[in-house]
Amino acid sequence: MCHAGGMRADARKNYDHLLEVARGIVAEHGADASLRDIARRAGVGLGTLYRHFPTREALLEALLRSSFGDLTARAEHLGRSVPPGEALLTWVRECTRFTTTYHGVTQVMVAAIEEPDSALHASCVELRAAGARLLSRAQDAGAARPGTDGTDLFALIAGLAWLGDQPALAPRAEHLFDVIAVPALGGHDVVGATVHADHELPTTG
Amino acid sequence: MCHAGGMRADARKNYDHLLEVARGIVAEHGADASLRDIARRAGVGLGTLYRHFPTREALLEALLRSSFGDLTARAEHLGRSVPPGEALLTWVRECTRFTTTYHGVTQVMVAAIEEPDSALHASCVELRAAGARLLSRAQDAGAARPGTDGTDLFALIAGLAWLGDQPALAPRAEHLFDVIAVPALGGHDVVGATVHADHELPTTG
DNA sequence: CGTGGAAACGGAGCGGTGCTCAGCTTATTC
DNA sequence: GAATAAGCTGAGCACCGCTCCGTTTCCACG
Repeated sequence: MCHAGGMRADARKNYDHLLEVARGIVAEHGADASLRDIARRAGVGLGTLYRHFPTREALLEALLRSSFGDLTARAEHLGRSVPPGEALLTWVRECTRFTTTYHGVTQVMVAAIEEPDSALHASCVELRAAGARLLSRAQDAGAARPGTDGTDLFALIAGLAWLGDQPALAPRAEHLFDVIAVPALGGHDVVGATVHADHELPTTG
Repeated sequence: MCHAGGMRADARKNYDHLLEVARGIVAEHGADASLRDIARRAGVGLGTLYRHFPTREALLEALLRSSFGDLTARAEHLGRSVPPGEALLTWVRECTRFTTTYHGVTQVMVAAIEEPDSALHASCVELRAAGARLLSRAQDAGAARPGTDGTDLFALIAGLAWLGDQPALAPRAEHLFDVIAVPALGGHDVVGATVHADHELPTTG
């Protein structure tokens, strides 16, 4: 990135501090937190914030970069170590859970994914691709419905994440996952049995 | 309503005109359109707008009231004239389609449904109840999955509506409906066949 | 008809937002 | 130590939601 190498010492210090402060404020107030507030609490002029993060999305990208990397790495790990259907469902669940960290981040993500100029574009595309790999692997194994692609999966995750962001629905997030995501993704028979063996034991035993 | 009877002639005129102008601007700019803009274009002081609609939600409620009434009436009509599973799916589809009229209205609705003081609360609760009736009828007929209630249905509709509100995903709205809503609502085996001819339950061979 | 008074109106004003830019300060380099 | 490029600041602009009070307008009653 442009902020890696040739940066004046004081600038780098401000950059890091700004990011640290932003992390807290965005976690508390959501993705549309006041940028003035962030600059103020960081003890820095507003112009300084804009110098380092020319747009709000650039700031969010810096905040989310590592988490997004973690999620794509997690997808690859699950894809290697867990049965396809379970890997897919687990990953989707983890993605939706993650978004609860920063309110309103889902909206920004879906806006960014088909806006190549967005600072978040690359990360979101990468995330979608990681999901698509898990999905197609699960489809090949008969553990996920055919006829869906990475964008569908991305939309599903975004929708669930958005629901979890609504105060009125957040308590039901887990239940909504079971009601919406599991049937949408589930293979022909493995719907309930794949991930949650503890929910209810059918009369097979 | 308070705006039905004893209203001065000029006030009523302003009220109606404001509503008409608001309808256009909200349709164009979404639920968080500038209230100043609405007042300005209506040729009316900002205070006048606030007099008639003390909060943004009050304005939206006035805008949406008749449509909400139409949707609940539609639910009852479908419930009487169409097989349970088809009635449910058709109604859900119509609900999600409707929200495309005003961008961002979904967010306001889910915020209002558990906020009794909101001007939109009553309408949303009524809508949820109408959906719940369709749902439980479909469940009784075996044309919808058990284990879901009116709030789940409301969340499903809201999620789909929100997805349809995102420019990047709007083109896929129909497909996402098939991928998400149909499996989530569908009966045990009739997933694909639910929409058009499900009332026969062909799996009993 | 007036006309008094209640109802409605208007819009300046307050505190907030995102974002820009001209002028100033400071780190770095020679 | 000076030159210079990089970085910093915050006033300023246009907008937002919302309030509040002086002014205008309607309308019912006399």
